This record gives sequence, C-alpha cells and structure tokens, in this order.
Amino acid sequence: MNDVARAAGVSLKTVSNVLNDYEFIRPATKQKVLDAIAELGYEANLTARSLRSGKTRMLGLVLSDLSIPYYAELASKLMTVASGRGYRVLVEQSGAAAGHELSALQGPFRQLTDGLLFTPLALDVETIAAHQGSKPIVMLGEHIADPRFDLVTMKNAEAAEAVTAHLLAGGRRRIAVLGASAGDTTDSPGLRLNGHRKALEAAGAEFDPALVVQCDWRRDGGASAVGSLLDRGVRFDAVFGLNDAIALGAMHELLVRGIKLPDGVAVAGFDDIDEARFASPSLTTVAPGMKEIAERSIQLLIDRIEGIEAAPDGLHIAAGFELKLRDSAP
Amino acid sequence: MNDVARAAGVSLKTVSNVLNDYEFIRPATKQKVLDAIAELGYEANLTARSLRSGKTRMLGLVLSDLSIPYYAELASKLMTVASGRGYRVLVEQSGAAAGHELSALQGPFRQLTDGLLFTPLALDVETIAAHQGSKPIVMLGEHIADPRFDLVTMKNAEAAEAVTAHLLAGGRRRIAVLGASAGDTTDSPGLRLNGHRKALEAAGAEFDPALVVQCDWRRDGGASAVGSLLDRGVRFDAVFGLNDAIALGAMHELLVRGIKLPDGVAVAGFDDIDEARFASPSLTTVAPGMKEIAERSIQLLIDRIEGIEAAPDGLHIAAGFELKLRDSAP
DNA sequence: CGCAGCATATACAACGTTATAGAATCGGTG
DNA sequence: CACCGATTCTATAACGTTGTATATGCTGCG
Repeated sequence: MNDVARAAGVSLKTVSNVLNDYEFIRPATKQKVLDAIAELGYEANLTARSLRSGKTRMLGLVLSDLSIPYYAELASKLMTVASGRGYRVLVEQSGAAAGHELSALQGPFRQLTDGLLFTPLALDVETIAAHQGSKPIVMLGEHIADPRFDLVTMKNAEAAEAVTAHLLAGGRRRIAVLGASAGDTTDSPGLRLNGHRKALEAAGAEFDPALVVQCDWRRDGGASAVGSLLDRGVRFDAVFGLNDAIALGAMHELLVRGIKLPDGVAVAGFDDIDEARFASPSLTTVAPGMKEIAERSIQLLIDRIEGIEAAPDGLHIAAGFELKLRDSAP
Repeated sequence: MNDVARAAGVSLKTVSNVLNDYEFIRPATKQKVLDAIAELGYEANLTARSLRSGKTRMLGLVLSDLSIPYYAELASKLMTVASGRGYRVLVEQSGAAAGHELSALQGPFRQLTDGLLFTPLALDVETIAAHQGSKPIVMLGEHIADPRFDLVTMKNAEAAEAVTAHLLAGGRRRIAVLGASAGDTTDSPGLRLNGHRKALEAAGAEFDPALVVQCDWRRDGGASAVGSLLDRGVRFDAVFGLNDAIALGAMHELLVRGIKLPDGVAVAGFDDIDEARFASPSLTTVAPGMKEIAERSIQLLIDRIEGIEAAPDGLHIAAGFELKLRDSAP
C-alpha cells in the first residue's frame, strides 16, 4: 500500500480511504490511486485488514457431515448466496458430536468467522446459551426453537401434513412412519410426526403407534427400519420416510424383497434432494424451500453482523414448501 | 497475551515462546505461563498470528459444485484429514467456469490459504502455469497431467478396464459408454474410455463408436444419453456410465422404459458414491480410493507448505481402486 | 478581504502476534 | 576466580491495515 501511495503521490491513508469508499475524495485523486493500484497490481492484505477491523468477512457453517446430500446441497447454496454478499463460508463438520459442536461454538473456529450458521444436533439450548459468545448466531433446523435465538427453518408440520394427506387421498390407510425420534416433539422428526398425525385426524383415520419406527436419518436406517416392520409382520400400504435418505433406503429394501412400488406400497420422503428425482421409481417428497432458507438465513446473519436492526431479536423464519408428486406415490 | 505475561510474571515473548513450543524454556516457567493462560481463559488471536507469520493454516479447495455427491464426499474426507493435521479447508465453488477458476487461483481466496487443492475443469495447463503464484498447488483429478504440477488422482484406465472386463466376463458384448468427452484422451473420460477399449481388445471384442455417447456428468445427462440410444434403435446389453451419476440416471431411464435390470441391460458406474449402494438395483461400480486420495493429497500439500522436501517436484500419485460388484451387473 | 465552515488529505497510533538480536543466568573448566 | 558456551529470557521492531485527530485547502458570506 505504501508503494501505491508513493506512485499516486498521496498518503497511505488516502489509498486506504479509496479502498474503503470514503466519501470525501476528489474524483481526480481517486483516479490517480486506482491507476497506481492497477499499474502495480496491488491487492489489499486481508489478514491485516482483519486484524485492524476485527472482521474476517467469513461466516461459519456448522453441520454434522458434508457427505450427507441434504447438507451438501444446503452448503452449496449458502456459499453461493454468501458470495454474492461479499462473504465466504467456512464449514465445520461436527459429526453430530456434542464435543465438536461445543468447540465450533467457542474455539478458534469462532474467532475466524464474523457469525455462525449453526445446526446443533447434540447440544441443548442451555449449553448453547451459556457459550454463545458475543458474535451473532443463526440457527438452522429445529433442534433449537428458543426465543433467545434467531432461527431459519422449514414448515415441518405443515409439509408433513401435506404428505400424509396426499397418501390418504391416494387411498392408503396404514402409513408407516420411519425416522421418528424418542419422544421429543419440537425437533424435526417430532414436528413432522405431529403433522402426520394431524392429517390422520383430519381424515378421521386411526393412528397406530406400531407403524412408527425410530431409525437413523440415513439410507441404511430406512432400509433396516422397513425391514424390521416386514420381519415382524406389520401390515402397511405406505411408507413416509421422515427424510429422503430414509425413504430411499426403505424403497431399496422393499424392492429387494420383491414388493411393487407404488402398487404394493407407496413411498414418500421429505427434503427433495436431487437424488429423489432420479430414484427408481422417482420419489414423491416435499421440497422444503432450501433456496429460501439459504437466502434468508444469510441475509439475517449478515444483517446481525453489520448491525442492521431491522428485526427484533429471536426472529423465527419458516420457508415455504412444495409437495413434489412423483412415481413412488402418484 | 500481555495480561497472561503479567499474570505469569514473564515477558510477552516468553508467553509466545511457550505457545510455539520454543525449545529453551524451563519447565517451571512453562507451567507458570500455562497456568496463567488457563486462569485467564486466554486464546491466541489467529488473525494477528497470520499477519505476522504469513500463514493462515487454511487449505483452499476449488471444485465445481459441492452439491455433486462425489465432490461433497471428497470435501468431507479432505476436511477430516486436514483437521487431523491442524489445518482447515476453505471451499470455493467454480461452477466449472474458467473465470471463477482463475479468480480462485489469483484473488483473495489464494491469499487466505497456504496452499491449494485444485480441480481445474475449464482452465488449461498453460493458463494455470502462468497464474500459479508462489504458494503450493496440488491438482486433483486428471484434467492437468503435467510434469510441472503435483497431482493426486485415481487409476482411471485400469479401473475402467476392470469394469469392462467384468461386463464382458458376464457375457455382455455390446457395451454402451456414456459420458465420453470430445476427443481428449488425457482427461478422466478419455482415460476411462481408453481402459474400456483396452479390455475390449484383450477379450477380442469389437469396439463400436456408435455405442459411445457424450453427455454431462450428471444424472440427467445419463438419462438422456441412454434415452437417445434407445430412440435411435441402437442395440446394447450393457451400459458403462463413466461416473455413478450418469449410471444412476441411465438406470432410471431404462427402468422407466420398462427394461429389466440386470437381465435386459447390465449397468456399471464409476466412483462408488454412497448412493450407489442403495440404488435399486444396487449399482456395480468402482471405488477409486477416495480415502487414499484425500490422505495423500493433504499430506503432499502440507509437506510442500511446510517445506518438507521429501518428494521431487511434479509428483504424480494414483490411488488404488476396488471393483464393487452389486446387483446392476453381478 | 477576512473568516467560518465544509471538503479533502494526512500523521500517528493501534490491532496482537512473532522474528531478531541481544541480555541475563548458570554450570563447568582452565 | 575469571571466562566460556549453553541455556533461558526479554526489549524492540516489524507484519499491513484502519481509526482518530488534526492539518490544509477551498468556497462563500458578511
């Protein structure tokens, strides 16, 4: 920067002012500086800028594992949106382990970022509240629905209700639900299960707890969950996987066992990952407005970082959803 | 750091020395400093450290799009490996556009990272060579196989040869190859096609150019490629998708058109993404040693960064592969 | 014509760390 | 007991930027 200043015949600070769009600079001066910058191929040192300003223009994204398609697609969209606003995204994989989540919240990772997009899976609200630090955090997902935190999420209950309503409309009466959690009704599985039950009630259909199975939110979770139902001789004519991975795993297991889809059993999922469109049969599912989630969470986080006080604290945003009817449950 | 120094009754630099494992420090002094650090909850400022040392302990990863499962899985593994060596990975999506690739090579992104893992898809070798800068770069993939650059890749030709040999051994004679490129024989599609031809030759089978189709390396590419073959009435009894996404898309299209897998047409892919195991039928493919690729590329890049001169310049590493036989081509 | 007041540019210090060079301490040796 | 080398510690100056306060022109008004 010194060289640029000398070449342009101005002071160091004037160069800095030009770079920072300081208001009171004569056009002629500004042009001289810009010319000198172009001629010398100067690029500002971001590390020094960060040290002085206290900002890194990086957003932290904490998720369990990038190799999970839903998170990969989300991360990709978040990066694109952030990039348009002049920020980068630094990803940290927690493996859904409390220890990792905590260190992402407190440690060096936090220092490197101006704000956090956080998908807590293991930590509880109080622990997070106790270690939230001073920089802004926006929660993604449902695990933390607390008035103290900003939250961007999807319409879990409404969307799940729509899925079940669709299955019921198709004449299905015994709908197996795969991927439930252990009793919590405020996390994603809980909310989605609630939506499912609401649709059953609305249609006057019976809710049979024997049709609800807990499992990992992964393909093999869905495969073994549906397998266990079949092995135990539980009858069902539809499967609602609480996410697409579960539904796809279940679909695979059903096909392996010679069950026709969708005639024998209809299958529906949740998330609309890219893969759902190309499964065989293609998977009926719900698109939870991921683009909107990406845009609004980045927007909110950056507003908080830059001190724009548009929204009150603890803002909760739910993106719109869209039912995607495909061959697995037409 | 000043506060820690005061609390421990030593100088600023001694605290710094303790943090940097400087050799000549009395155990007693070191303990005093560590106690003071613990008591005050001090954490070193990474930005200041970077400014002074010129290192950020971040590695750049340039790839086209994180939402592509192969890249997502690779990125996930690279992050885990890097984390074990005390580095973070900063991802930049290029969208396979030359402009983005170039700015990842030169711009602020480069400044933020100590070294680059680069998957160039649009830029040619000479452009890269002209803008490579002074920090280390390790190439991932085949697009740049040049003695001037370090490269970590997979055994494309050998693995593809093994796939085709397997299809031939299963009695298939007319194998459609989906995802070829426009003539280049040194990129991934070219090398894999070469391996395919070598297997044909070894078995004395004829190579029919009409069976080779260019398409995008995505699900819809594979779907439309196999669709066009069927529409044109080209006969084939097997499909070799040059990556899994193509193969899965093709599989979907074949099933939609009522063709039985694997009886009517056998399908094989390349990459062994997680999804391949859970497709219906499960996809026969080749696992290209992604774990090994992640480990060795990070190892090599960090060695270059830290100035460990173990290997000569322009090192080329090819990870081992493993054929995964599944239901689509048993 | 002098001066207030705004527009424009600058000097200097500070952000928190590490590199360099040199000072203090210590045990052992001639 | 002076001196040497090895060990241990420290003072000072960077790294490259931006914030604060201040200086310098310039315009227009009384």
